[in-house]
Amino acid sequence: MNYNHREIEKKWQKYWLENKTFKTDVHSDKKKMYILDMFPYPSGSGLHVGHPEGYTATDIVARMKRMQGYEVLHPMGWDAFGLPAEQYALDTGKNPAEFTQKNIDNFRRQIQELGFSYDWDREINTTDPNYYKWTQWIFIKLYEKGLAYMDEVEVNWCPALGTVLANEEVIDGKSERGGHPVVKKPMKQWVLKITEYADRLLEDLEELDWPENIKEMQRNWIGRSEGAEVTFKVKDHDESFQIFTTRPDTLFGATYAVLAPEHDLVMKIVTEEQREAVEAYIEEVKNKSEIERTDTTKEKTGVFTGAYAINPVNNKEIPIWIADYVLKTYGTGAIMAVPAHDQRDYEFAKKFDLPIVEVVKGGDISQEAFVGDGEHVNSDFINGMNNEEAIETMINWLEENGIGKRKVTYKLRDWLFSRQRYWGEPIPIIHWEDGTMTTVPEEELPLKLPEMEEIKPSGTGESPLANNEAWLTVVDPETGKKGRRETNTMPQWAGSCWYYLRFIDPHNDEALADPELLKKWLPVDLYIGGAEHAVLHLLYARFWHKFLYDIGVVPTKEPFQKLFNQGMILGENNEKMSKSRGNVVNPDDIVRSHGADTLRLYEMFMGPLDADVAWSTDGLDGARRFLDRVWRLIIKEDGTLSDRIVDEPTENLEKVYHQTVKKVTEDYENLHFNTAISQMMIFVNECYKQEKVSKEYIEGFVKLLYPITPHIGEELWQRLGHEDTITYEPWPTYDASKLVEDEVEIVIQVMGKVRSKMTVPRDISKEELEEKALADEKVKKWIDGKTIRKIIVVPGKLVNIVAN
RNA sequence: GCCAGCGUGGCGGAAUUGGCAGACGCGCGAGACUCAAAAUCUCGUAUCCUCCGGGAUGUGCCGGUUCGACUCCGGCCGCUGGCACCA
Repeated sequence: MNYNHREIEKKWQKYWLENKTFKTDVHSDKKKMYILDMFPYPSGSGLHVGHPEGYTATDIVARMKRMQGYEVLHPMGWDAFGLPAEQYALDTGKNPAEFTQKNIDNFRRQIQELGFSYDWDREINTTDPNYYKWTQWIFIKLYEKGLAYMDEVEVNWCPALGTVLANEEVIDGKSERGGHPVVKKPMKQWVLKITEYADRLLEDLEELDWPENIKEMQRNWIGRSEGAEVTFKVKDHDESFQIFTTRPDTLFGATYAVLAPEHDLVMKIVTEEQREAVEAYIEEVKNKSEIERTDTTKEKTGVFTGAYAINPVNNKEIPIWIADYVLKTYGTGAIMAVPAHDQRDYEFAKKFDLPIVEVVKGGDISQEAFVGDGEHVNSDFINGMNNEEAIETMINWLEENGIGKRKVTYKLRDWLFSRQRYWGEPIPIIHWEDGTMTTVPEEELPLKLPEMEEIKPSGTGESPLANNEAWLTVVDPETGKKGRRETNTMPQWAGSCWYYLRFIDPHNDEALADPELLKKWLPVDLYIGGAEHAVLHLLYARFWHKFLYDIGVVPTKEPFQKLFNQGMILGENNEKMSKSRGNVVNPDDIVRSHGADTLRLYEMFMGPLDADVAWSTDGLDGARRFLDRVWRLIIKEDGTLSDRIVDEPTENLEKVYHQTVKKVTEDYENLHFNTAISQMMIFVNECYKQEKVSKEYIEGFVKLLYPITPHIGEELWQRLGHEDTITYEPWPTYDASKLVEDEVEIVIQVMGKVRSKMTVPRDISKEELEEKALADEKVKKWIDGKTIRKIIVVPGKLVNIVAN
């Protein structure tokens, strides 16, 4: 008889909820273990089969750790602000809160039906005023420390979404969500000074147990580069400009300078003859899309300004051009061009017939720019030096002469933090009629989102909150001064920047969390989620965490000690699952047909956790077949215990049992669930070959299986005669001495090819082993008539005879 | 273009201080049980050759180091992810 998953799963889910089996005692004396999932955005379409992959992985570790005697914190919550709810509200005019609540309820049901061991008393929701009160509080602290400021910036305005997007949310000139066109537009916006933390965000990556590729992505994103800033004077003007270069050693080869078309200086220095051409070019660039501008394959364009700069190292006059390959937003927005040693400058110089002067030997500058290391020439006091020495010497010279200085720049920009949306945390700022602005007093937090009859665009580019006069207007009770509330709200990332802190102390009214508890529970020991959050969420959360560390709120420099990214589950046709492709698998269907345990087991068995693997219905059936096989091994047709299970020891299974305990324990620890499962299959296969299996081994096996398939685990544990949940039973241990065999099989190779095998005592000497190998009949055949040149003996493994 | 990762049977995948390639599962084949089928249990299953003892080949391709290479080194090809005129 196969087991009835519907009955059993429901039974244990009810038991766990009613008994609060997974409630965390944060004050416990046990060793702590904080195991976290990236909390989901509760979308209207519900969970898809990708979600349970990461959730199952953390659940397995959490359940094992509880059995190993740890106090485990394993919570779940909802990242519930977000664009889909906003758009739903705009479409229907309804309050997104209701819609969001419905989605959350559905997500919670689905997650509970999968049997994850969350402490539901710690559930949090970023849209709950009691939660976002503290999101707003953190914003106020950032503002007080000068890390949140307003700036007129060229922003990515998305007319279709009616909002501004961060650079990271724009992909190929289109919005990440929805794929709508995005244009540049100057607007007054809130910005967070993440650049102030660039170096620390970079350096502290070293200490983290994260996948190397994610660290690398963050490093690239931060994009630190060392070089020098050099001042160039403009001829016949009382003006100068700074350039940034990583190759100050090539200053003698600078034959022209280029300003970004948007550079402030351009209109001041342009000559009358060139004015028209320059203005036309600026206009042209403005109308170019982001994609066009950043297309590296296109030909270089640019216009001469008519003005000249003085190269400070040799006082030569060099022409100043403008070109769109120089970006206003990087470095100083101006460069010195060294065509002989920079490919972009080379292309530009070739096109506009500008001089090319070699200053580093080693390439052929009639063919291409030479960017390698070499001896410097035509360079006065750095002639003869190589790159490194020349760079150092030049920077020192620039500093001594007050012309330039050592400088580090970053690709990372400050974080554009405001959104013109209703469905987000209100930014707690009041703009007063006298032009000043203040934060909302802390005791007035949370500044709640007003309930609105109808949510519709303001028409001014402001958020729908601008329509709500009552909420908008503030009067200072003391002075009678009038003010207007900030209508921008925070981006979705805000709530997810610190939720892992709130889980530690979710109901605290006095502080975002009790400092003592933060001290005890930070950092997160294991954090699992999708790789799509490699830069954005993880970088922003690290930034906030470091800020909170600086103001003494959190005790650690980093939030997430160990990070792992689960892979994607693809459709059966090997393509990404999507409604339009019609290859989406709904977990609800699988829970009904095969059971949650089967789904969990299958997803863990598909392959390594970080791999992208295609869904397979046959594979799913196979997972269920294994669970049925386990069930039948232990339970008879009539529901009682199998006669196979005996109280006395069964020595035949001793070795494989201890091997299984060892391998499964180690594999769980390393998140190698697929190989742990295959080891358990081997154990079950062995049990089927035996007439008797000791109860001790079966109970140990049930404990090993339980973290992956907890419902069947609990049920079998109960049927084995236990009253309490298996959750806090001690984890099985293995005896290493049971793993070593007295006899080992040795491979005998002749010329590196396996020709024979033999079984010998484990501690046999090298000499004896060699002798035995040479005496082997099959080996004799292969070495007959040949001269033995050499014999390699690896004790316990092999003998290789070299003969010809 | 740059950076990172990957490439193993019909399929998902195992195997790393260099030491039996293909564990485990799927699929497929055979047998047992059955009136029969399903389910279940057992066995087989990289490719080619074979006198059925065995032999040869094989981890993307080419070359190298080594007694011995999926593993290390050099060069190439392909795929995936990230970044991209970043000075």
